[in-house]
Amino acid sequence: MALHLYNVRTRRKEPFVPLRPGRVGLYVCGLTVYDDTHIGHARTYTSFEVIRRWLEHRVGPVHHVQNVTDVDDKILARAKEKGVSPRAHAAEWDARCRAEMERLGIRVPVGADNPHVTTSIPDIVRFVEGIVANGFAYATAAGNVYFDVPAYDAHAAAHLKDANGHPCGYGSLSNRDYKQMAAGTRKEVESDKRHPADFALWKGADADDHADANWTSPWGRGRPGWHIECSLMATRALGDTFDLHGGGQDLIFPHHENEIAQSQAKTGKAPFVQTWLHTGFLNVEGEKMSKSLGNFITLRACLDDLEKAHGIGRAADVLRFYFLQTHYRSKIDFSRKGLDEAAVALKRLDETRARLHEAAAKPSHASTFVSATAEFVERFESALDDDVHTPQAIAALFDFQRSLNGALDSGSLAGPDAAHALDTIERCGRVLTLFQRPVPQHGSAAAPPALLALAPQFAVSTSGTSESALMDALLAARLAARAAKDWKRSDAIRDAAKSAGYLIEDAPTGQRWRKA
RNA sequence: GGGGAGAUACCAAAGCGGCUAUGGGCGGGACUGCAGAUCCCGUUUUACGGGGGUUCGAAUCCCUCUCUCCCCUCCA
Repeated sequence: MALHLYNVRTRRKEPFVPLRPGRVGLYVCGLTVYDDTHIGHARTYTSFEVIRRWLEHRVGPVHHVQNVTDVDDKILARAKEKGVSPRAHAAEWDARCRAEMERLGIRVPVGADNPHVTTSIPDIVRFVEGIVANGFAYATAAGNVYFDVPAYDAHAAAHLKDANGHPCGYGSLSNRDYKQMAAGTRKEVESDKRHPADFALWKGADADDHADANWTSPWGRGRPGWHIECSLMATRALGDTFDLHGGGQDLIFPHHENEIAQSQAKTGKAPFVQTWLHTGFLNVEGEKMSKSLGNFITLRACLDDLEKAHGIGRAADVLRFYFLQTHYRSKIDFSRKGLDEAAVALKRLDETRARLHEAAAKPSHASTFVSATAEFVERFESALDDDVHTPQAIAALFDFQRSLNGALDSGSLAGPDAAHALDTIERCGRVLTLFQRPVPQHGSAAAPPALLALAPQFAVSTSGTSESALMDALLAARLAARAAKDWKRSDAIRDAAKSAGYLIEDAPTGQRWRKA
């Protein structure tokens, strides 16, 4: 099966065909940087991390562009409270949010592929000028520039359709009619808009606005509206029409709807984006996260918490794996219990990797494991081809794991077959952001003092001071004790090793050890 | 009021007309001197929110009712 993606624009699953063969253009809406990034953001960007990886594997190089909104009402308000400049405030949180995302193991684009509003002002002004020149926006006496929704919609309904005849007018993404919406909730008290559905492309500055967040323009001093930056940045980097645009579900309206309108009003081309991808929401205790409800969980706090419970090296892996057990379009009801369960499952996966690594070093017997491995790969790939179905891919991984463990138990999987199986699950797992760290190697690391102390304690001689030298010696001593049915000494060695952080297990194929 | 998503066993979560999903928990068995790991079985003879219907056959399609969440204001 070829790769299929659910296209929100057409509301159906479609085969993914890039505009330029073998290359993909992907724009993902980035963060507004004014405060801590939270686990909802983490879910969204984890989803796109995997989507990008699968596209790289299946299609080719992905040009991933992700903006940073560093001018915005909330940034201005927060900076004012703290008495700092808006740009300084934004720069601080930009760096902090990026650091947290990287801690999560998410690749955030850099440089030109991570455009900021503050460094794109001249291009944004020209973009707005273009929309005005095309007759789809108007300036007001207050120095605001608004997008003219009725004018654009009339034009779009008549002229803008995609290659399949699918309409691309205002409301075509979010499936709503601005004429009906206008009659509803929104009552602009002191707006100089012509129509309630019109939205700001450029906001004229107030007298008390910080000079740091104002720029000169043909309409006087001011700053860009919220949506315009993405239109400019996406088309500037990826062209007037490109493959994929993504973000959280909450951005469908108004942000993405307006982004489409602006872009198509400027370029005259439709569709602006072939395929729209939206990630499901992350709720906590059944409800959307919000500070007023007190269920707001920052990424920092979540990772800190996981580090305490599962170790520094594991926290980010656990969180990403937890997210990926649910399909990217489904909602997640976040729970600590779910996180701990994910940690257990992940540990088993790592344990199987370690066992395969050991088995690979042993002489091989004739086995049929190559075909079992190929079957797994096929199942894994068709899962991800089906709209990046990570839960199905993970189920395939666990089924494969069970058969691997069975074969390892019986000793029938060893040598090149084991190496091949290990290589396969690691290659597949990496698409899911798993197994970013190598299998814990048995041996080379220096033994900690607690372990070194065991050699004299049990009167064994060692061939060195590495972990493996110590453990080999202890295992040999224990084997001798067991042969003599000296269970007391055998258990004492096992218990002492455990206290030092090393678990000894008696498997059907002999003793094995691993770090706790 | 308008738009959308959903309700699956103890919990999480796939499946979207016939084929044991999967993970966690709990219980049992095999292996073992013990422990752990692993594998097997059970928890699931109606697991599919309630009630109708279509069909040889429905968790899956249709109708209807109940409930939940999201968007329509800033939001990933």
